[in-house]
Amino acid sequence: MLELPMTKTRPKNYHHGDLREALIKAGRLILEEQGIAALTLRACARKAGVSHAAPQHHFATVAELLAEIAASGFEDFVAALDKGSANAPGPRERLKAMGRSYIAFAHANTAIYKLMFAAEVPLKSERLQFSMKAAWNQLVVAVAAVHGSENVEATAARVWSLVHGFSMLTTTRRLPPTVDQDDALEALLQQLD
Amino acid sequence: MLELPMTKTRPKNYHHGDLREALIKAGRLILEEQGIAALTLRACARKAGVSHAAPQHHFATVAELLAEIAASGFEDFVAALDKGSANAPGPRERLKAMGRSYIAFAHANTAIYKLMFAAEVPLKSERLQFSMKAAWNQLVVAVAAVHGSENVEATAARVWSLVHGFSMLTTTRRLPPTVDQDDALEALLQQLD
DNA sequence: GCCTTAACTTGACGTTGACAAGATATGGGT
DNA sequence: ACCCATATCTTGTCAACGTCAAGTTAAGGC
Repeated sequence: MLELPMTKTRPKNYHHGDLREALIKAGRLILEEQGIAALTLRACARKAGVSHAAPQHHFATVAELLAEIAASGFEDFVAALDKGSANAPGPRERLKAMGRSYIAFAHANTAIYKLMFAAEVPLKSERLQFSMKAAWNQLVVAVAAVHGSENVEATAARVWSLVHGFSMLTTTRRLPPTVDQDDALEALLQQLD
Repeated sequence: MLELPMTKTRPKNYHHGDLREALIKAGRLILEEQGIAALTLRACARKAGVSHAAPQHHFATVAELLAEIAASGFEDFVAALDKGSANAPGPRERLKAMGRSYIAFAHANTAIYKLMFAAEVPLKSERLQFSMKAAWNQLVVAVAAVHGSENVEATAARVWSLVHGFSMLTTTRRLPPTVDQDDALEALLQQLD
């Protein structure tokens, strides 16, 4: 065996340092660069520069990794909705701005958006539960500011259904091409208040 | 080579007869009996009693088979909505009944419902396009009977978004447990007219 | 400075989708 | 009635995947 020159080849980190987070970030990159089909445990491991079985110690199954990636998606999602509705003049405009931001996020980040709502990601992850709860709270607050605090949750569920349904149907191309999506979007946003 | 007795072992159907449809039916069975994870090409082939590569001739890829299964789902779906809203006293009640049937179908047939709207099923299948179009037309007619024929498609898209979003959020357990789903459903159905 | 233990590697197994090459039945043309 | 082109199915193979098991290396408490 030839001895490779001990140049700056980095001290062969047997221990990665923070492989867990690195795998999640690698997963997010793969997701937006190559789509959901390429998002495998082994691909994440490769991208993070570790062996194929290294993730095992941090994620018992692929599904667990997917859940963490989805959670990180929800975190960005909440931030985007916050930012997108920050300087709205009033509660109604704010809710509407959130709706627009929601749909914009779904279209700009299709892959992770679909993952966030995919049936196969398990909901046991603490981080996922926390970030989903944050998203829900964000919505409930905005809805309460418009509709008052009676029946808030039912109203929030209705609003979410409306916007989420539209996002899903459009991103998965389920609406016929004859439908003017901008028209539909406007018609839809009228029903938020 | 020993000659196996030519008993009633069924004339060794080298040719299946209608393998294509058999595979679709097998897929639907597997889907509801074992879930989406078990729905593989090879599993369908096994259930249909053919070799693992037999499907190749009828479906170039798994995705193509999934599309046909989804299409058969849409056919049942349209029938269910038709039946569920058949004897409604008026257009408004009919639209509301369709909404209820939609959500009922989603909950009673979660697996195939999710497949029908899954992003990974390609939309090129003629049968899928046809059955999806049928579902859309069904909705448009019902909406037009309530709202008139101006802006029908935008309104139909809004209605579909609302009901579909709710179905998705509930079947994938995205709504917090604090939400009373029956309340939310009623609040939601009020917005159909 | 040892030594338990967490983190990572290597190697393996069964399953999957897909491809290739061979076997077999079907049916139209004569 | 026969033949043969062709559609259909089988067998065998491949790489890639998720997961498990066993061995190797580094870290940190004592």
